Amino acid sequence: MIITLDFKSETPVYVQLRNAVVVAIGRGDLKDGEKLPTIRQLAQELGINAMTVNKAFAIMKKEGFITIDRRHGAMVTKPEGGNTEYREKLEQELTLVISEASLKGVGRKEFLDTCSGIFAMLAEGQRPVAE
Amino acid sequence: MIITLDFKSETPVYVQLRNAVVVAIGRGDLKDGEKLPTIRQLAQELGINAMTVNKAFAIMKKEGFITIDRRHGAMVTKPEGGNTEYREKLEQELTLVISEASLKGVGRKEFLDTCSGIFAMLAEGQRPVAE
DNA sequence: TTATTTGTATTATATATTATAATACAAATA
DNA sequence: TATTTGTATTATAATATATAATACAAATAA
Repeated sequence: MIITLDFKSETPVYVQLRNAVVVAIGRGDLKDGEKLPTIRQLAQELGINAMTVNKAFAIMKKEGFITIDRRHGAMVTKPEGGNTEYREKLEQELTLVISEASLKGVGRKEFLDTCSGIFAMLAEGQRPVAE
Repeated sequence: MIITLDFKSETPVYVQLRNAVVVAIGRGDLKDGEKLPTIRQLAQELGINAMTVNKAFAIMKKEGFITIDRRHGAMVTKPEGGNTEYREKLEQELTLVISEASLKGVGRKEFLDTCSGIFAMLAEGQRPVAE
């Protein structure tokens, strides 16, 4: 698991870590069912405190991206579908992003094409195990 | 200018204010060239400290969404186009949002339709002054 | 002119967030 | 039994956030 942290960033380390793992799952670098390193291992690899890793893991657990049990550690999981609460949050977030974008001169077409490109990029890593 | 702040939110007040103004511009509730309230006025309206408003204004000024001079106060402005730096930031942000979305069961089509809908919603408020 | 208002800056203070450190514990594993 | 796991607690330090009280030059309004 290759995760790079920017300690000069204003984004908290535990958020950076959470985001990196979510994108890694999205990209297929981490497959469904795959085990994550232990909290202490990951903390050592990244050179950060175990409690910081724990915080990121606790969030992802709550969000449904991973499951944790004491026997098998953390494991990538598909979140439950039909999440209205999430969809509302997504619409709010997109309203902000799209407002910024259109003011910055990124029009509808360019924006949608960019999104399509990202979906295509992510889909490449999501093919079954046969590669 | 109707802006509601959530003091229980974990999003800092100055970020909430900045986001609200950006969306208001995006929605056309604030038109290009329109004057914003003074920092002290807005602070009083919202029941927050003037320095907090100042921080939000300073950020938007830096981002190019508003211009400020001592004579006319703050004024909505169209940012300069051709911003490669912004476009890179946008792609990164969208990669995270789309990773989350697809893991939460929001597929390409639903996502793009949602974006299209938001663009359409924003465009309604962007017609010239003739209404 | 004078008085007021503007954005901006500074200093101080209080609180919250972030990150680390040092432990501790029950559950599970080897 | 000894070790490792996730989890929890406490303490500490640094940073971020928000408010408060001023101050100042530039511009405006009287």
